[in-house]
Amino acid sequence: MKSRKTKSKPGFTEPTNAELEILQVLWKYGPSTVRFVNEKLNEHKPVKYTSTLKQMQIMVDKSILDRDVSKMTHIYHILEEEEKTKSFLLNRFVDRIYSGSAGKLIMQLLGDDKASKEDIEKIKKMLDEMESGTEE
Amino acid sequence: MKSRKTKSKPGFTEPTNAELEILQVLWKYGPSTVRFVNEKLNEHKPVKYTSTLKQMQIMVDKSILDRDVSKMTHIYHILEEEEKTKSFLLNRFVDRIYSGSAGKLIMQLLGDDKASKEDIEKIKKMLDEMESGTEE
DNA sequence: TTTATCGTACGATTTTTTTCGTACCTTTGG
DNA sequence: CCAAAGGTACGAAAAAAATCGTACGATAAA
Repeated sequence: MKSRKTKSKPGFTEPTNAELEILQVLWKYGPSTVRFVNEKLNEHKPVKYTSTLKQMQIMVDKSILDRDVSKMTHIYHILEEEEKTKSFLLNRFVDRIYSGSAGKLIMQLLGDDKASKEDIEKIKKMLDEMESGTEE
Repeated sequence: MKSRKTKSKPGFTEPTNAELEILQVLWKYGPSTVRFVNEKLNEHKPVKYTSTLKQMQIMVDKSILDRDVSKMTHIYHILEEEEKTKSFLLNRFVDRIYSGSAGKLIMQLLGDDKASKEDIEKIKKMLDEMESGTEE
């Protein structure tokens, strides 16, 4: 009868800002200690160590992260697959800002000249493949 | 010596959630009354009229919205150009989630099969045009 | 062993965001 | 004039997020 304190996972929840910042570090560097994450965060803006610690503990509580407690210095890692989370966030964003039209978003992005030449090549290739596959 | 209460516009600020919801309504329907916006919001979730009112007043204060007060029933409209704001939000999103790589984002979007066939055509066309233009 | 260092736990406080109640105008129809 | 309907103003409370201080356990070096 596991009656832990918090809920498990009724699906995804929008991460808060602070959470997102931590996720970014973990996405980039993989499983890390609180100290490491805190240092990375501080490259951008000052945050006290205990704030980061607390935040990450909360995330464990929310089942966003898990951690290895076997050694004294805990190592935290993300539970959900990176692509899955990003995909979730992306879809949410498209819905909210572009009324669900991925096309519009892409056009804007291209218009803003945010894609490199290689990006463009890769995208074109992908589009071609898709068209032959998604025939009707 | 204009000593109004709030700051004018030091650039953009990330709209809060509630603000974004209101912006969505205004983007979709154009300048509106509080009542109208409130009704739209309530199609999705219950919010009291005064909450919406207050929120919109705050947004005026923050210079996100402005309003026509000439008649008794005020009409609110967005101050910043839609494309500008969306572009800002989009770039922020790309930075945060895709480490600034628009290409990765687009690939994900296409992979998720979120773009319609027409979208794809338009995008391809755009890419072609870009390539001829960005000759280097 | 003693002290300094590095870590976690966690309650509490602070800040930010959101929601609402209450007071009070205006307009309209009896 | 009076009441009902529909508006705005705005302080304050509630909820959500973020920040920190303090207590304390383990480790390492002197």
